[in-house]
Amino acid sequence: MFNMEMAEKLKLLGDKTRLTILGLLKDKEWCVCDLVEILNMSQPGVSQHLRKLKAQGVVNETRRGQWVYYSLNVEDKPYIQVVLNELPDTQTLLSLLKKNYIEAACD
Amino acid sequence: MFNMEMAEKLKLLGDKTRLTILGLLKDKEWCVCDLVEILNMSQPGVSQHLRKLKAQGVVNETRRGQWVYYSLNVEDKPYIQVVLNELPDTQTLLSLLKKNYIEAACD
DNA sequence: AATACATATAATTATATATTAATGTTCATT
DNA sequence: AATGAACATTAATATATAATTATATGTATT
Repeated sequence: MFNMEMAEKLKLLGDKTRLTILGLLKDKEWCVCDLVEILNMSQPGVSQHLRKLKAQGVVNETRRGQWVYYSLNVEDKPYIQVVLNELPDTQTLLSLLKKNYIEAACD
Repeated sequence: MFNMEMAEKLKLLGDKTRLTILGLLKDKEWCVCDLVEILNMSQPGVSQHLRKLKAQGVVNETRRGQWVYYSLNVEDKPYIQVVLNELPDTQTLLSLLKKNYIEAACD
């Protein structure tokens, strides 16, 4: 049905974790284990989100030895680029995540 | 938390019905009863979606007599404008919806 | 003030999505 | 080929979102 594909794509972006992953990937590619550590969540959880992002072609997957690296694939997706522009860059993101992690650990 | 507001906004747009409503509003304002008929769904259902759109400031509400009219409010929201540009215009939307309605009625 | 119509809100049910735990697969190392 | 590490997939559960029904509010008309 009409508007369905667009809704699916936006739903994909309408998730805090996935936005954070995309924000991180703006800067460089990351392997799953990196993301697990940075996001401080379970490996299957991260994999699920990556799977969805990949299913809609927003990220690329590259196996290199033991590791699987993910990178952005948004050259042909203007409306996603616009969203990414609004996201904090990797450095900001990393320090925010760290801060957040520390706060959570203090509870 | 960071990325949360953005995720909320995108989640708002990640719904077929709401996208269709926004597509219709691109052309002109509509009252709730119009939308109920056009979308062929329950009035409370439409009201719920409009409430969410209004809560995030994407639409304006104006009461005129017995009727409440909704209109777009996206001048200051570039990333929403980009999405709206991708949506079919009102005429296309209306004929698609009509077609869809007829097909559904034939089942 | 009684009625009718347009809309909103509340409560319920149905459905979709996210999270977690358990298991399977692939690759590297020995 | 056996072990360990990185990742994927599956299944189970929890949570969030959507749709519906029932009910309430608000406005216009008589």
